[in-house]
Amino acid sequence: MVQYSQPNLDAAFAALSDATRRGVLEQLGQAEASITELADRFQMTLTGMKKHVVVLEQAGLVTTEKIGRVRTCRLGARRLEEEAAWIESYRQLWAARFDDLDTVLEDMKRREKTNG
Amino acid sequence: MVQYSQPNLDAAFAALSDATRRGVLEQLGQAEASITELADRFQMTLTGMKKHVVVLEQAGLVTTEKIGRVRTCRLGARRLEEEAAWIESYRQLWAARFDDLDTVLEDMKRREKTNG
DNA sequence: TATACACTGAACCAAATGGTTCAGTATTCG
DNA sequence: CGAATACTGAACCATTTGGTTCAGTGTATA
Repeated sequence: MVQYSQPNLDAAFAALSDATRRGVLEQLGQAEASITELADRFQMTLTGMKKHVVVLEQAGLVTTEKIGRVRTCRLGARRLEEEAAWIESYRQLWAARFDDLDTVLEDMKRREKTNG
Repeated sequence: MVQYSQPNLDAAFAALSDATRRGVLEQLGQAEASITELADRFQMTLTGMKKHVVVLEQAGLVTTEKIGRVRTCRLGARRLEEEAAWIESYRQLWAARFDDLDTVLEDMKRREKTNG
């Protein structure tokens, strides 16, 4: 059984629970951006966007670097592996309780192949 | 491109951002339980646990049924499919930005097989 | 050098969160 | 019937959240 880091999961899921922050992550997946650009795109004050970026940064989902007067934001080191794993194992549990055995076994085989 | 329901994602991720609630889900994956049993197991007042259950219920992750004086909680209809999909597509984005092309392609092939 | 620009920090605000206690109501059991 | 059980709702509380404005600081530019 995998052991999950509760504080990490807490911070990551909380960071993902806001549509603006999910939007920022999707944006940064396309291209890096400054706080001003993000604030502009999500129709928010600079200060407001800064707070979201801080939340994402603390969750490890974003890193930032300030050069001159511009702070550039990029995707961070966290790749949501633990979170994906938690959700997948939950889905297994769910399936085991509600699906017929065939479906569960198929699912397990599929996962085995994927993980091997 | 898949379209995500922001309110659903908001509610589900917020529900998952609390360790107690994740614990309740894991518990209910093993066996259904009453509010009293859950409150007991997670060392919390009945009222406190009730609130968590309401949050999970509103996110669609738990359903409850009151028979006599006991309210029984079970896993709900929501199987975190959208949430898993969001995270997976994020992971793709992430990989595309940071990994070498081989890794990305391998990952895409893997996903194709899994989804087929 | 003066001005505009990008960000930052403090203060404030309303609403939500995560918990509690206390006072019920309804149900079961002896 | 009377007592114990299981939950419910209201009220309260401290903290966090998601946003704002306002007053800076530091950097680039005309």
